[in-house]
Amino acid sequence: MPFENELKIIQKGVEEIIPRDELVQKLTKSAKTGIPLRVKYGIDPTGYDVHIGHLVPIRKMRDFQDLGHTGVIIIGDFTAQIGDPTGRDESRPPLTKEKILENSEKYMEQLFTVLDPTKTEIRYQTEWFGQMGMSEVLKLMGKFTLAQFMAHDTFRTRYENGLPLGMHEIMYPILQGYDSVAINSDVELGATEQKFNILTGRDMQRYYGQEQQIAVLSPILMGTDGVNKMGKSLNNYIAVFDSANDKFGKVMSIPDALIVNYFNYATTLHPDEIAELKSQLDGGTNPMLLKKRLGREIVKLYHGEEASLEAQEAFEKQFSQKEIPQDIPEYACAEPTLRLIRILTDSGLCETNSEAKRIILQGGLSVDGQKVNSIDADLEIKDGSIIKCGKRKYLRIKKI
RNA sequence: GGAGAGGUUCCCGAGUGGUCAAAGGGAACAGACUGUAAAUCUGUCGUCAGUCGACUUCGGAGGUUCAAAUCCUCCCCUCUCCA
Repeated sequence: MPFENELKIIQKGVEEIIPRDELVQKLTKSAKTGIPLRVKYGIDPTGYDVHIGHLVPIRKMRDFQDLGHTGVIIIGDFTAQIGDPTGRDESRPPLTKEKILENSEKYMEQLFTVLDPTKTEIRYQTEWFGQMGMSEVLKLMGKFTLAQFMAHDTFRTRYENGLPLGMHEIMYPILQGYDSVAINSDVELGATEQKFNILTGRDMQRYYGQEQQIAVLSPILMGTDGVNKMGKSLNNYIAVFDSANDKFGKVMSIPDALIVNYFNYATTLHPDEIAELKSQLDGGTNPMLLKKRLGREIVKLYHGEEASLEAQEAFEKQFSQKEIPQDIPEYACAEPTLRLIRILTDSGLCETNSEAKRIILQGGLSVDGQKVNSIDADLEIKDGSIIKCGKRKYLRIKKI
């Protein structure tokens, strides 16, 4: 079978390819003509905190790049500039051009931890939507029917549950679909939840007489809680900007059931090796050991091998041997004594006095290993004293 | 444009004049247990204040009342049905 190796790589960790056989045709054509495939992925520059769930399709883009194809990142600056006019509590103010630019740059900085910059093209939606007139917009909208959109689960359930559904939200797939026409996309990457939008791109390309793109859909990465998909709102994510130690610690906190899943989608290990790890797990190996391996693999991708080993070491010292970590924030103070609560809020360890008192009352605070249980205790300022607040917050006192 | 239903603390969601800082669930946080796993148990979960005190909160602005999340007026927003 031709392209057997290519297909194996492309299929790894992918949930669905629509339609599969056309992908082979595309690969064949590309090989014959020497023209790389254009592989599209769109981002929304409303923020810039990228987590490893976002990177699942991005890793796929890298796979394509390694096979000689071109990655095209679409910056959805146009929709971001319009902002979200309705949306009850989600209405966000339109972003300024500067903000969009800043977000995009920070976003790309993180994507380039994975992507090959020499094979990446960055395109802004404004290039094609900025000039578009109303008649063109109407033409685009006229190609779809409301029934088509209501067949889509997210629209339908929101409608049926009486939740607000803005007109512009219905435009979303249309805009995203037209992006594919604008950049002449061969393949569009995304999580499975993007299926509808990506298929809309196929329709759009047909209307414009273009060859249709292939949808390559990645599974949605579960969050560290093991219950919901990884996302910012639930605080169950591992961010690219997290420190090596944080990444390692977050990996260690995932439920065991997620271990294989994470190996598959968040590391670059070979499928055979992952299968071997899985059989170890099934064979009764302590899941903790495999999780440590997982933590190392993930940290390694962003911080290098050495940092991954250090992160593991730091983790073991802090949590297995209950040692105090190396790099903890300092609090400088000139007074001989100071109210403990004040230090906690001043240093930012606690948000409010009430929170600080709560932690003390619940026995979560200690100074140099001595539990403190009085909320109006004063602290004698000694250089190098260590305050531990809750499970993982520390503060080092510095006398000045 | 008409008729109806709504907007409650991070989220969902009870609450129709005082006993409401506001039930219940989720999230979060702390403690116990651990492999910082999951599960479980206990506790906390507006702010300030060392208990019973004060202040701020229930879409917004006013008003009635000794007293309002709860009643009235106007405004903003969402949903449903009719046209």
